[in-house]
Amino acid sequence: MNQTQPTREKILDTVFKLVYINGYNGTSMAMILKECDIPKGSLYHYFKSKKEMVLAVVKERIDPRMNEFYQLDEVKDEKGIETIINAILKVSKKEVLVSYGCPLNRLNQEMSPVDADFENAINAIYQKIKAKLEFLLSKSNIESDTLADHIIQSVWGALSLSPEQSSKKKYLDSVSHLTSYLKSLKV
Amino acid sequence: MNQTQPTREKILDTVFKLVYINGYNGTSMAMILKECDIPKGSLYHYFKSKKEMVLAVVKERIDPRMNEFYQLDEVKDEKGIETIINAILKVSKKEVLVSYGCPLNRLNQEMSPVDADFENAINAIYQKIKAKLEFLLSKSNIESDTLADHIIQSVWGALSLSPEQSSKKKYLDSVSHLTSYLKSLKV
DNA sequence: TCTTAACTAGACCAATTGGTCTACATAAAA
DNA sequence: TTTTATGTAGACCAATTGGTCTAGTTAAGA
Repeated sequence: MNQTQPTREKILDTVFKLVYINGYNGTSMAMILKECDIPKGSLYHYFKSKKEMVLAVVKERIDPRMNEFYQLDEVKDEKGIETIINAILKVSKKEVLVSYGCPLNRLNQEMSPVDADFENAINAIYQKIKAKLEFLLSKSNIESDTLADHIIQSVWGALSLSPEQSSKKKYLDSVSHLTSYLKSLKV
Repeated sequence: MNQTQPTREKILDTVFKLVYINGYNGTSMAMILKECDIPKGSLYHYFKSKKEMVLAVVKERIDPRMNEFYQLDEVKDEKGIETIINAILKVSKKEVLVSYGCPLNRLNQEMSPVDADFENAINAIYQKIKAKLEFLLSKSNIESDTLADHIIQSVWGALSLSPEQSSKKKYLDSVSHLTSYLKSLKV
């Protein structure tokens, strides 16, 4: 066939989008099949179950996305806290994220209480982000072992926001308090 | 019959608990019926649909709970920011809350993107909390119109926490940064 | 060319979904 | 006592759920 986008990749993209908006239980296989416009046989050729498929989305879509958003890879000039603040502010540029909250956080809230495999997969990503933040904080000689959690949680909170559909402005308003606090810490 | 607990109340309590843990789509009518140990006819006598039933839970269980948790009623000696800090710290005493995050926030994330009725019902509660916080902040002569959002979001974030099951200690660790920030604001 | 593996196609399935309907019991009001 | 509203009981229903299975198609390797 040699499609513009290989079937498996198309499935992952579609499932990411649908599950991001509708949640795991709110997304049926039928919805996915229809949106992808592929027959059932194809999908089950690539993934043996819904759960395995969404776990693949976590690893192959959400994980890279989180790295990108928090710019965990491209940090070479480690300035510590300035780098963190920069990353927080830059999140607002990625519009997808700001509309329905953090995809990882959403899936975490829905699935972790109820399924250990999801809990583990999500936690692995969380720990990676946390470790990077802690590394950057240490660059600024901040030794708090609870600050990294606080930063992630505040950002996630700012993204989930109030029930009215959130906006970039609201996100920036909210994290401005966080960045103020962070600036006050670098003595 | 004159049961110890009237049927309708029992249903609301059970649905609150099940939806809190499993989410709206993760909770089936069959689960509810089984947990309540009542026949289908009874349940549909009190509520005409699943959605209407869960909306009743929002109004009759989650709403009062939020008032209680954030102590929005019993605030007579308004000390402003001290009252807020106090309320934040006291949340850790209510153990139910700390295990799976804020019930309102959880339902919000799952349903608001997908159903306007839930979005409205949840938003109404959110605004009540926000208004109370703003009132208290004004008592301390803090005029920020974004701080109330930030407080709620940080608390919700601290409650949803990292994917590992959260604990009171972790909650307190995280909000300690928030309370530090708040204290720094009262000049 | 033949064979084998990768992939597409969709009919089919049992179980579960939310919801309806009728029959019956109970208690209060007349 | 009769009537009426309130509530219990669960069989039943169409639609949807996630998933299986077989048949066919395509492309690549021998």
